[in-house]
Amino acid sequence: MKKKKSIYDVASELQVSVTTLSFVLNGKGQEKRISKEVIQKIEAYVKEVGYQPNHLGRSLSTGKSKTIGMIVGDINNPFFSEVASGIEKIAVKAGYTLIVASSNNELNQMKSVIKLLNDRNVDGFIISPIAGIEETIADLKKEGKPMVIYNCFFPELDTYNIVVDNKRGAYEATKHLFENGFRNIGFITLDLYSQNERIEGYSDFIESQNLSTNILKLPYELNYEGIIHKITQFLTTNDTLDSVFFSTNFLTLGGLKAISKLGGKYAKIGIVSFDDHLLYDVLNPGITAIKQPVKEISSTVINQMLTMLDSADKTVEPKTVVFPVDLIVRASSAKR
Amino acid sequence: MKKKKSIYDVASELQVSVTTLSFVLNGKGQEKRISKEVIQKIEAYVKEVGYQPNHLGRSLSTGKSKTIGMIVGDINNPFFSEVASGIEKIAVKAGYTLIVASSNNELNQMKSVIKLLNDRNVDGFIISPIAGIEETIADLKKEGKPMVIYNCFFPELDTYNIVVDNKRGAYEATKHLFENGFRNIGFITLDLYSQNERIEGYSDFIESQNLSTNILKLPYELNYEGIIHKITQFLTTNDTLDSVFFSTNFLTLGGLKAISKLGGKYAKIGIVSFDDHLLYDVLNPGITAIKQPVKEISSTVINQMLTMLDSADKTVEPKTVVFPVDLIVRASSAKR
DNA sequence: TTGAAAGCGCTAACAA
DNA sequence: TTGTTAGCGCTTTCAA
Repeated sequence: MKKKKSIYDVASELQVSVTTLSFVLNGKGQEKRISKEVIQKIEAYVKEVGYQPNHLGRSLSTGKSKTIGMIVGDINNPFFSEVASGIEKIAVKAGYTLIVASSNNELNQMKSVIKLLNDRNVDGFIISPIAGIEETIADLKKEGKPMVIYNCFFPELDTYNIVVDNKRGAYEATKHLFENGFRNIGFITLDLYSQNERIEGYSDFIESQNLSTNILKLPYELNYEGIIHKITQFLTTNDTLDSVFFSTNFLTLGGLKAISKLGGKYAKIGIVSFDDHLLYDVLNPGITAIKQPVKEISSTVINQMLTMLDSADKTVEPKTVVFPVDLIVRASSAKR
Repeated sequence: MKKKKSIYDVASELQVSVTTLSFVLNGKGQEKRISKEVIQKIEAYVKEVGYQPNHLGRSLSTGKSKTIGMIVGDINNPFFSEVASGIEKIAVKAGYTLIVASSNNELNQMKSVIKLLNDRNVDGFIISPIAGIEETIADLKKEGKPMVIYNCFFPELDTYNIVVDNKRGAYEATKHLFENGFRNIGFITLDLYSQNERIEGYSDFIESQNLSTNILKLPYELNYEGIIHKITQFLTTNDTLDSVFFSTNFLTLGGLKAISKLGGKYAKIGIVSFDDHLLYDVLNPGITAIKQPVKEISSTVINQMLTMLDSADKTVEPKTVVFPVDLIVRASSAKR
């Protein structure tokens, strides 16, 4: 393992001082009025020997790690993986490295993951929060590091939030089912903070029509088989339901499986899903879905983060950006 | 932003030397015969004030960053996201942070991402390679950092590889179609190094039966619409095909869409997909698939990496671990 | 059993 | 315009 050159090695080989070299390396050649020849000589040599400054040394010295920490609920969830990959691309272009860590929707894991990232001296945090993490986030905020919250947020915390209009989305989805003649609309969701607004949206519409709500709230840690089991139970004990609104992608998959296993009259149940999926279009019938603008979310999140990182004054005005969602109508919610 | 304590601050507050403190912090108290009382005093105080040693300082000093760099083809591909999340969990438990970077199957991006990770002083690399990256990998190997290759590998490079039996999987899938009466079996794949073994497996079986191969090799950068378009074209120009074997998940999705749009006799085409998917079970008919043992792959990869990281002698015997794959039979490949 | 101090690689204030 | 040097926070050798 050949030892890497340090800035001292290169400086002495070049017969310049480390300062000069450091300045040039950081593009401050002009600013510091280093002579053109020296700059050129340095750049040529650096390129030739492929010298690359050590990040750790630089970070230790500057106090900036050029790293952004991102917390997702679960990287296997297409929503999170798409947002993460969009963010990564832009972050890398801006010279930052993204560290993605999963909370698995567990409070303790989320806390430890935040600690991990903080110990790693990330320059900023991008967080999808869960219930109970308020205090940790408030503490983090006090430390003054840039922070962007996405997916859902705590109104009582003065953070910069980027979310979609979950409430309206859920409201519209429910309304859509209603307008297509469904009257006994069930809602299947997860016991997660991020789902609260969707529950509200659903309930609001149902109540506005003086219908009665019918909500199944599943523990988030349930696996696929568990979900299928619970949904099957729910459907059979509530066998007057004419339609179901699933509040996440994963639940929809489980629900579809449950419904297809039940068969019979259950096959006629109307379906809407929160979060679109490529396959929804392939299924027969196609699944009506609420689509989140993933690209916009990810680019807004990372651009805001980069802005915060740039601004000397890290105290950005707290703000909540709300993106609208789209209802993609397919056959699963068609009039019966 | 309250300034973080350094080891010096803590040492002076505790009235001990930094050496003593450092030893205790690194669990070398016993070994260095620090008195029990001092150890306890230190541990209690450290816990009380929540002091956490700065990673950067430590890394700079030890030369180990406790970071593992992982390169995936595309984090949105469920195969990669599942492997990555499995690896992350174990890595974190072992005190490592995982940085996942996407190559997007592009040579240049892969090179720059390897450079990025190397500049970041990752302690080890976990790489899903693509064609053309051989030399970069060979160079990296010379630097002596632990490295595990997964998904596919270069036989000519003496690396530690963890893959599935792509060739046999493809062979069995093709054979399965044949045994169910299909004779005109097409193969749709991507122009990617990782697909070569699958192509071989398919071709081997077809040729063993004196049938003729029919392969569509799509550019990997094609998007969903492009895939649908190309597959539609392929199916209509080869309209005697009675079945198709898709070599990745994403291609299958596109293929299903294409077939459902074509309708008519095309709806009867037999289908097998490489890589299983939750929804394959929900679709009607269910899609027969080759399932990779993702959990085993990820745990083997990370455990091997940790072993390499631990071993003083980094020159681990090159070896190729090959996992078998499972054929999950569903209705899409049933006898017609 | 503990302490002083050098050094990891880099930045930047200060001096020249 | 360039060089000297003191940190950044930690580990670890060597000395006491």
